[in-house]
Amino acid sequence: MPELPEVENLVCGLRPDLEGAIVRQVIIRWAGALTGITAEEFTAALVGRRITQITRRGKWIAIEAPPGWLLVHLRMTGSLRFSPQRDAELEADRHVHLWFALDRGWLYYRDPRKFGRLRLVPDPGEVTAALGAEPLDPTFTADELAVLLAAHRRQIKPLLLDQHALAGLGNIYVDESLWQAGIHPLRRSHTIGPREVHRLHSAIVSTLRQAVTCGGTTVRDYRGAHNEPGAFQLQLAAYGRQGQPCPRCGRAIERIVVGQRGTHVCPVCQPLVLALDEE
DNA sequence: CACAGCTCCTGGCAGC
DNA sequence: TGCTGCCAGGAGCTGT
Repeated sequence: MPELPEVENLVCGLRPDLEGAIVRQVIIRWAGALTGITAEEFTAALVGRRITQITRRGKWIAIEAPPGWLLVHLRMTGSLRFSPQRDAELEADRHVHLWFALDRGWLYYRDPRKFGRLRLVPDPGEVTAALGAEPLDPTFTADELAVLLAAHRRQIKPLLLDQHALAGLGNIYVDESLWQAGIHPLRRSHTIGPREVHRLHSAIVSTLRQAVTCGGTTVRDYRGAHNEPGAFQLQLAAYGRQGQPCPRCGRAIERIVVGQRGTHVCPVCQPLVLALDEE
């Protein structure tokens, strides 16, 4: 699943390939990947445009091609792959739904589960304005997290997954961050004390930074811009490790369901009882 | 406001 | 071996 670290790696990997490139042709095989625009309009709008920059906001990939922006959300299994040459194998792949012929290569969009979406907008703020804080932005402090948690009475895990609250975390990094901070995913956000908030803030930031450094997490589908897998899956402590020993205490990691999401928790390190000094 | 439930999809897997 | 049927899961949406 592409979450913040995977999207960050993808964007950094694509940047030298895409910035300055001119779109020569757009081939659309499945228009269902497009939001709010027909295949014909999409193609007509993009052909001839020059890509001036590619950035990330939350899990969104934002590609500026004046006078507008191409926004891509990979959801579960989407991927973008750049190739300097035409790739006949990718073009024969039934999961490759569209691609761009650029003046200097080819950019392929692949998505086996067809959850991902592409849209064309005059201003990316139209989509990204509603997103919460960027966890790796210096302005995201423990104090800001404290304000966020105090403003809600929700279970902490669904709150951290809510892109309007915080942008970029998905199932993997929420489970890892809560494990690292020693906080149970069912805890109500407003009951989480100051020391725990600091631990959670550090956990989110360090987990994401480390995952970015590792090239992301490849559990199943994720690949970078040049088809390279990530390596953070080797460092997962909780996610997907049900039945295996907690790296901190040795107790078996359990799998529960929180907010209809598979959730991985250490029953010892992430107790549901509230700490005495924080309540 | 919080949250359950539904939708979109199909590969992968369990069960037979 | 091959079939059926279930499930995961990000986000937008509706209903309570």
